[in-house]
Amino acid sequence: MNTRKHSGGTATGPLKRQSTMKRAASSGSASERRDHLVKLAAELFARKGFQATTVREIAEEAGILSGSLYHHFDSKETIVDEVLTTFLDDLVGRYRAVLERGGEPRAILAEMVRIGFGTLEPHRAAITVMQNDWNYLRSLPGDRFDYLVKVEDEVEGMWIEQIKRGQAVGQLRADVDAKLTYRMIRDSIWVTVRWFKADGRLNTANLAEHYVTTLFDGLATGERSSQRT
Amino acid sequence: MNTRKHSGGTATGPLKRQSTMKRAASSGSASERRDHLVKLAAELFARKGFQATTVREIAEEAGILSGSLYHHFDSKETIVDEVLTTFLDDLVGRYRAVLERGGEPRAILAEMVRIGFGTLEPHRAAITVMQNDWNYLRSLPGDRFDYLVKVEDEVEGMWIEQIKRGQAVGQLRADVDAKLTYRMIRDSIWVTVRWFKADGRLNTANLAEHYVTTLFDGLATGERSSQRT
DNA sequence: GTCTATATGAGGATAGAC
DNA sequence: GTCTATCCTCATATAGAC
Repeated sequence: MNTRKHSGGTATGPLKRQSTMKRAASSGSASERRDHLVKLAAELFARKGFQATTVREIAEEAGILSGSLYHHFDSKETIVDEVLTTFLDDLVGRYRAVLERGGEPRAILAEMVRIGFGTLEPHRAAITVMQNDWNYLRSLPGDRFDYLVKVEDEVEGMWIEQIKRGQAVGQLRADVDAKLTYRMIRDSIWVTVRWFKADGRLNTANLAEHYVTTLFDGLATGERSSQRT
Repeated sequence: MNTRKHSGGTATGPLKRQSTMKRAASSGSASERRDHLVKLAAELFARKGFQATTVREIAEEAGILSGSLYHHFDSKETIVDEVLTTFLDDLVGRYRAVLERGGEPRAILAEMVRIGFGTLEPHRAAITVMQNDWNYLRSLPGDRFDYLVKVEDEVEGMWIEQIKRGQAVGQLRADVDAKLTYRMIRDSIWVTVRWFKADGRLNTANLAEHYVTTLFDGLATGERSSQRT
């Protein structure tokens, strides 16, 4: 539910509440401070896991004491909640934009792959937390993190629709399972956060192109065979 | 280091100690009990995460009290250690067997993919723990879990060698990065534990074939193009 | 908005009786 | 091999002063 200590205005939020929405141009000082704390926490969550990260560590990272954190957030859960919704709002927004532009399914799918890899750097910590702590957060009592599944379902729907369109128009082979294929793609992208480090020769853009190429054209050389090795 | 309370004979172990090794046919009662406890713990670790799982829960699952667990294991870490080594011993053993048989690189790679998917059911819990708690276990003080990286490196070497061989003999396209490709394959396989559930139409065998097909031949129909969509 | 001080509980682990 | 009882530490969260 993203319970904030300082509400700052109720807008009809994207996924649940605002989180990414900028507050009425109140010079944003309070909100910036809050966002900064969330970022620090996200890094710790990503590095050590949500549970292994203590509120004391988060506070220490920010140069304050743990008690002071509770002026900004009413619980540790609220912090991780905000980490995740910020990422998911951005992701879903990007997907929607691509789909609204329209186009051929194969091109759209390639674009969606690029979006995924494109979130790797700005949302590295959130994606890591999402993957490592998904089970745990979902297992918590209450419905606070139910939206994770809701968003996942919406995104899955977007992908599967394009894969099926691609198969219908003959751009994609019809003998693969759309849902299975989607999951493979999804996982291949996100799991990359585990090892991805941008350097001289590797960035998210060419990582995306590398993946798009092998995804559509495969690893093998020569003619395609439906024979199984 | 897999510190056991009941040693049972020092053998020159596979990865570190025995773990999978059967103890001198002592009717195996003590070892069976131990293995059973490890299995119960693994399920809990997989479901809730290593840290979120308490020794009290593990004991309760086994119908004993937490203090009694320490008759079998000297710490919670020892339990998860055993969960992981059991899996890794099995995995690496299978890889080595395939490589010893030899053959064409593409066929070997397909076989290695099948091995990966084949471990999904027998080692579901261990694989889940490995993925979710890798960072945390690696972050613990001491070198206890250093072997995780050691095994990972060994396995990576096996895969990359075959991919490069495949490229050298012209079975695999030469314009993809071997290491990048390996990581994509590896991740695609393991991450499957998150959602894989065998049912009437899906089992690990056809999941593997589905993946092998798209991996080698790609998703697209028609002629290959090096053009990027 | 931060600090001090502290409530309250849970966790891993131990010692020794049975 | 399990139980009882308990130690010790560290966690989240709160209350109220500054």
